[in-house]
Amino acid sequence: MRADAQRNRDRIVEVARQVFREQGYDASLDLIAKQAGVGPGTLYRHFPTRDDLIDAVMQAWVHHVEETADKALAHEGGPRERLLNWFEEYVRLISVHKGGPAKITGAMGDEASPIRTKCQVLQSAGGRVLDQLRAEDAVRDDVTSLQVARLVGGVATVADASELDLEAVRPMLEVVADGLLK
Amino acid sequence: MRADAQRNRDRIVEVARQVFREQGYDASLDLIAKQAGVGPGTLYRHFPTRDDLIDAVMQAWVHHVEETADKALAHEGGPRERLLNWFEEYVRLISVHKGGPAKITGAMGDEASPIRTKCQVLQSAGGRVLDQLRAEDAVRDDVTSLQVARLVGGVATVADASELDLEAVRPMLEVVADGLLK
DNA sequence: CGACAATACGGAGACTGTCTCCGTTTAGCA
DNA sequence: TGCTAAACGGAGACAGTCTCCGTATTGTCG
Repeated sequence: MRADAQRNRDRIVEVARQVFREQGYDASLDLIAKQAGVGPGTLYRHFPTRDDLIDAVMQAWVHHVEETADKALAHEGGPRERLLNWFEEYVRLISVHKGGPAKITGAMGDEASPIRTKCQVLQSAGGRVLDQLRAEDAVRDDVTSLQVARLVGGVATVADASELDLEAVRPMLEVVADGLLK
Repeated sequence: MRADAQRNRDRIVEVARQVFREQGYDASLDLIAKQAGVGPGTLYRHFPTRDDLIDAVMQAWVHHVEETADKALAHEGGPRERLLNWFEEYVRLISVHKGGPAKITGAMGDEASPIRTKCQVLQSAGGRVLDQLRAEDAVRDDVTSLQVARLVGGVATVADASELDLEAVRPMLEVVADGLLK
């Protein structure tokens, strides 16, 4: 890629991250282009769809997911507490941008989605936590990590749409956790 | 209301119901107006926001909700089966239109939403089923009917977005049910 | 019945966001 | 330094939302 192209691409992603944070994932793309000092054509050449741009914005966030899963695995306490802790972190992770939970959870399991790699990272991070609990024979084994991601993602989606805080979300996560534990 | 106004209003609702069913809740309102043979101004005078129109479209559906809850109460089988049966019916009820689960579940508990009455009907229908199970001391009592509506609505929202069929939804509903039962 | 408010209609058009096309510019290489 | 492939960017087509206001219709009252 030519140096100027790289420069523009980086600036677009940077601006997009900020605008998405302020206005949610349905912010105007032309506005992002303008703020980045490029024409709409340039933005759309780099990112043909909104999801492609979102995917780029999420790039940095992947490491954060891995780290959070590591912490959840090392978390002290019983299985229920560890599972709940991960669920809360999961909700937090996918709720950084308004509309994020719906976007991410909707793309979960969709092989054709532009953000599929991000979903896979999330899903496998959750899978690791789940595997740990399974090794202790603490959770039922007829449920896949995809299903768990969808369940918790569903809670996060509702919380995002209804603007609930984590405190209001906790009891719902408890129900899911208790339904999952043996 | 003037007779011609009533006539137009009825026609708009009828057309909207059909278009929403075919295209989902984000169909073009101007198109609905055109198909109903009225100008956009007329549509927007009757229904200032999209949600107001959706609310009108849902009017007939209210009785169906009540009926379904009655059936669920009379359903034979143990608590788990009855609860699951209601959950499945609930998902079916709010999934008649694409985008419906998100719309309805997002408005749940929002006193200012134009579709609040519909949400209340749903919530109280679910409350009746829950109360029956509570009377049998079958479900935990630290969870409100609003929280249950959000949990199941969250599952429905994800299923709608990912185009999952009821068969794929069932295991997730089982987790929620098991987390709820004592 | 006929006229006159009051009520309702409808469509032109302003506005916003998406996305493309293509003439112009620029980077990087030879 | 000159050339070419790559990249730019903005005008503008298109679609959806929503409003304004001149026009038409309704229903009532003398």
